[in-house]
Order: sequence, then structure tokens, then C-alpha cells
Amino acid sequence: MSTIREVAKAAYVSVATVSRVMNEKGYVSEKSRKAVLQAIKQLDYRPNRVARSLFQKRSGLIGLIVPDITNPFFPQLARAVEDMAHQHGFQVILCNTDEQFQKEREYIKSLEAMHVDGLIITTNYSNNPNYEELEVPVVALDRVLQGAIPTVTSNGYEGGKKAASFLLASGATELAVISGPSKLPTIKKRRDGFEEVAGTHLVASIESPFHFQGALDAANYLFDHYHCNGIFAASDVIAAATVQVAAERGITIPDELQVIGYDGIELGQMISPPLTTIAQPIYQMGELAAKLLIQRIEGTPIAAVHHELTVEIIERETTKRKDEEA
Amino acid sequence: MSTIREVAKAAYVSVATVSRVMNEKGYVSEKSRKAVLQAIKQLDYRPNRVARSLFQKRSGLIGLIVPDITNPFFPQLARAVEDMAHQHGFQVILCNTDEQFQKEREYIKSLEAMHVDGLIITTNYSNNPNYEELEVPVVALDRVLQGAIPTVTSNGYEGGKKAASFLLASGATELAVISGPSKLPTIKKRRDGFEEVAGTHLVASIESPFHFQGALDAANYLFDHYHCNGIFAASDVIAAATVQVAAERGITIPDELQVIGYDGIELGQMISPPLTTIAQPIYQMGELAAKLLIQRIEGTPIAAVHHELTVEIIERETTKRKDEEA
DNA sequence: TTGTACGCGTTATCAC
DNA sequence: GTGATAACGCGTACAA
Repeated sequence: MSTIREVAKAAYVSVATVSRVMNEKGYVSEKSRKAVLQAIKQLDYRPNRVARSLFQKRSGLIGLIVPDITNPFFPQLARAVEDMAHQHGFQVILCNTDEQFQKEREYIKSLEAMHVDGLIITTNYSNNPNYEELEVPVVALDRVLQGAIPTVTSNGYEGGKKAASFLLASGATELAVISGPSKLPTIKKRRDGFEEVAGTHLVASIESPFHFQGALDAANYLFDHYHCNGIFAASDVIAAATVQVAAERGITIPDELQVIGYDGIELGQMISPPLTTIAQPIYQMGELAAKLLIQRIEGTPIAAVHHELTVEIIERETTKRKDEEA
Repeated sequence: MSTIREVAKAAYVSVATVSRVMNEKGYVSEKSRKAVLQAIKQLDYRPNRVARSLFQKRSGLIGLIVPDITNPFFPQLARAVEDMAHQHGFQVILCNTDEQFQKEREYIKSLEAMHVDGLIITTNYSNNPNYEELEVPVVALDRVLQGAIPTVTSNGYEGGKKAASFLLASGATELAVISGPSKLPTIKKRRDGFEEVAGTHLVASIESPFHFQGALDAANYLFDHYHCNGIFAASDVIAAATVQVAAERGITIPDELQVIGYDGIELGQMISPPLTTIAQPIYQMGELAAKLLIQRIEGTPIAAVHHELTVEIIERETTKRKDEEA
């Protein structure tokens, strides 16, 4: 890879002139412009972004911190962030924390040291590292952070309520919720909304980890100890596990049992029967978070508001159509 | 963030001494070492990695190029690469190309300009950009590249054969394969292996895109035009679509129809009935690719060999147990 | 054992 | 219009 100095030499001008041509700043005669352009093409010169970063204190890098990209909720989010970043000339560094505070801190230190221009954080802790004290702009995604940090989530409370109303309207009378870890505020809201509308129809409320295996256990536990005909799961993965356990036990869906998930990931369409779910606008959430972050990076003052996007029920085949209501 | 100069001042030594302490190189008296360490802690000094990169010509960055992180095969791969990279002090930059040659080239140019230390490429083209001519080490993952580039794939040919043998042994007599885009060599091998063993039992061989919607169409097409009782799908997503279409048409699995997928992604366990599949060691593939790349980066000479990992059949419920064989 | 000074590749600020 | 040159922060000869 050639340097600006080599280009300058080849074009018989100084490095300053080359720089001016590259950045279209300041005056430069048509003649030397041509010469420089020619040399650039010939040598396939591209400015060394490391050197540029050092001077400008801007790396063009964004850190994206997720618990685990393997959890099917995150790839879409990551994709949205990457797309938006790419559009604005940023690259994305991917970090998996496994929800470990220690790993998250390490990553953040490391990213700071390499002078990333901003951070998008999607992991969920109850305790918070002082993100406010970070020198780089931060946006929280699918997570509420205290302090002056912009946040993007979906309206889980509303989603929980919608799920309950829908089940009730479709003839379910005994409602249960399989929540995620309730120490996560975004998750707890889903359950709260559901329980509020479910009211006296609520027969069970249990928790499950996010991964499939754990959710299988949770579903089995639920079926062993309670009887219900309408279940709201706090994630589509948990819902998929519930559907599978029901199938194993010969419980027919949606006749004997209706199930609603939460997320709207593609998985929902892939299982049989396809899953009714409360869909978050995942891609838009990622896009918005990236957009907010980039605006902050570029200096636009952004209110540290909480953006709560609306969710929407996608009716598929784990619930009864309202007009077929029993 | 403080600089080495500030640390030097605080410790009443020169920057050289600080550097020596940081990198544990050269002699430094116990006394100044203490002082420096003290100052480092006090100022929370971490060397600016941009400046360090500029000097050392080593960025600690690895580029990971995938078609689409949203395709459920890639998150696991990405996770493995990131884990291994992290263990060795590298960070991973994620790039989605959508299989567009143009985007891939842009990304590579960009990554080169930011002086990434290496590249892992997982996209599949028939035409090849001259990766050999790149100045940075490259490793191909799930893809065969011509030239002196190390490659990691799974043994698709063997996998295809295993699928056919298994179906035959479980009583299937009319075999079909739903392949992926056959211009991808790694995919074509799966089909070739299958067809070889299927022999005269092969009744249909069609292609499908990788995404679920397209696979749904392909499966419908297959059922409309052919009759078969054993299907091998070139990916688990395609298999999931096949299972779903079969369910819609009232074809019982595995009694009337047996299905085997390829990949071994978690999705396979989540659908009903759980999918029998030819599992690639996805995580190990990512790990190996990253390991090879890092070795090359660190200067260990690595043979540009093709690593072909063995696949394994995971028997779940879309096939009949051999001992129940009809 | 320690400090000074230079180079890494770029951009911006001056003079000319 | 254009060309030296001083930063940016770090690591390392080389001199002390």
C-alpha cells in the first residue's frame, strides 16, 4: 500500500497538495489536480485510516455489544446497525459479553483504547457501569439505562397487554405467562402488562432462561403443575419450546392451548404450527439506535430520551381466529 | 484519556521509561517502575491503540465477511471467530455483503485501508477477487478459494452420501434433494454425494435459495411435481420449510415422508418434529479458521491447505429409527 | 538505568 | 496555488 508521500513524488507535488486533492479542500490548480489524480489511480492510493484516525481523533469505528450473537434476536439487530453504520462510513466491531459484567467492562476498556467513536449496548444488567462517564457517545438498545443516555426499546408493557387481550378475546380462560429473567426491566414489563389484563384469569407466572433448553424445562414445569389454555411467552424462543413440549404431550394447538410469543423473529414462521407473536420492529430498532448514535457522533445534540417503539401482533396459527372463537 | 506523556510527568520519568514499563522491555529500576505503575493506575492510563497501530503496523483488527449475519448459520460461526479472536487480543469487524461482489470489494478496500491484520471470508462466489494479491492474510471459511489460501469447510460430499444411505436404510425408496444454489461449490458437493448414493432411487433434484420464503416455494414445487418419501435438504432452513409445507399438505413425517437437513443449527431442535440433520461442526469451523488466521498473522507459516471437517448425522424425529424400518 | 529525538502517515497552519 | 512543517501518541535506537 502506497503512502501520500509516494503519490506526491509521483505527481511532482508536495504531500500538502495531494491532501488537498483528496479532501477537496483549499485551492489547487487544475493541472496539479490532474497529475495527483493520475498518480493516485496509478498507485491505487488509499489514505491510511490509522494515521488519519490518529490525527482526527475519529476512528470510524462503532462498538456493538451484545450478550450473544447466537441468540436469534440479535443478528437482525446487528444487521440493522451494520447497515446504517456502513451507510455513514462506519464499521462495526462485534463483542459478545455472555451477560458477564466483567467481559463487558473489558470490552469497553478495549474499545475506548482503540478510540471507537461510539458504543451501542444491548446487554441487560441491573447494576450499571457508569456509562455516563464514558468519553464516547453511548446508545442503549433493548435496555434501559439510568442517566443521560438515549435508549431504544419496544413497548413491552403494551405488548404484554395485547397478548392478554388477544388470548382472552379468542376464548382462552386460564392464562399463564412464561417470562424471561425478571431482573431484566424490559422483560419484566412484558409480564406486568400481561398480568394486568389477565387479571383473575391468570393461573400461573413462571420464569425461564432465554435459551431453548432452559425454556423446555420451564414449559415442562408449567405443564406439570398447572392447567391452562392460553400462554404468553416472553420471547419467541421460549414460545417455540412451549409449542414443542405441548406437541410431545399431545396437547393440540390452538384447540386446547393457544400460545403467543414475543419478538417477531423469523424463527416464528419456521416452526409448526407457525407462531402468533407480538412483533417488535427489530430492524427499525437497530436502525434507530445506530442513527441516534451517529447523530451524536457527528455532534448533533440528541435528547437523552427513551424511544419506545410500538409492537404489533402477528396472527399466525398458534392462536384461534377471533371469529372462530369457541 | 491520558497520554503516555502525562504519565511520565506524573511519575517524574521520561516517556521511554513508561513505555518500557508498559511493554516490559529493557531495564528499569524497581523504584521508577513503582512510580510509573502508580501513575498509570492513578490516571487510568491505557495506551492509545491507534497510535500504537500506526507505529507497529498492526491494528489488532480482523475483518469477518459474511453474506448475511441474519442467516442462522452465521451467528455461530461469527461467535466462534469472535471468541478465538478475543482470546488472542483481536477485535472483529463484521461485514455483510448480501453476496454482492461489489459490496464485498468495497468492504475489503475499506478494511485494507484501516490496516486490519487479517480477513476471514465466508461469502461464496464463483468468480474470485484476487485474494492472493491482498497484502493481509486471508482464510476462507465454508468456501473454497483458488490459490494459496487456507480453507475450512465441512465434508459436504460425505454428508450427502450419509444422508442418502440413512434414508435408504430407513426404508425410503423415492429420494429427492432440494439443493441450494448449485453455483456454490460447497453446496454442489452435498448434492453430488447424495445423488451418487441415491442412484436409481433418485426421483427429483431441484434448487432453492437459502432463505425460508424461497425454500417454501421450492418445497411446494417439489410436492406438486414429484412423489417421494425421502428428502435431503441442503440446509436446515430449507429442511424446515420442507417440513412445514409437508405439514400443510397433511403429509405425515416421518411415516409418509422422511426429511434430513444439513447444518446442525439450533433451529433444527426447535421445530416440530425436531429435524434429523447432517451436522457440521460449525463452532469448530469458525474456531479453526480464526486460529489459522491468527497463526498466519503472528508469522507462523501455515500451509494453504484445505481443512475439511467431518460431519455427523444427528438423528431426531423427521426420520424413522432404523430398527423401526418399514 | 534513563532520557532525547525520530518515524509511523495524515491533516492543518502557516509562509511564500 | 503551493510547499514546508508541526502536530497526533506511541515505541525504540542511540546517546548519556
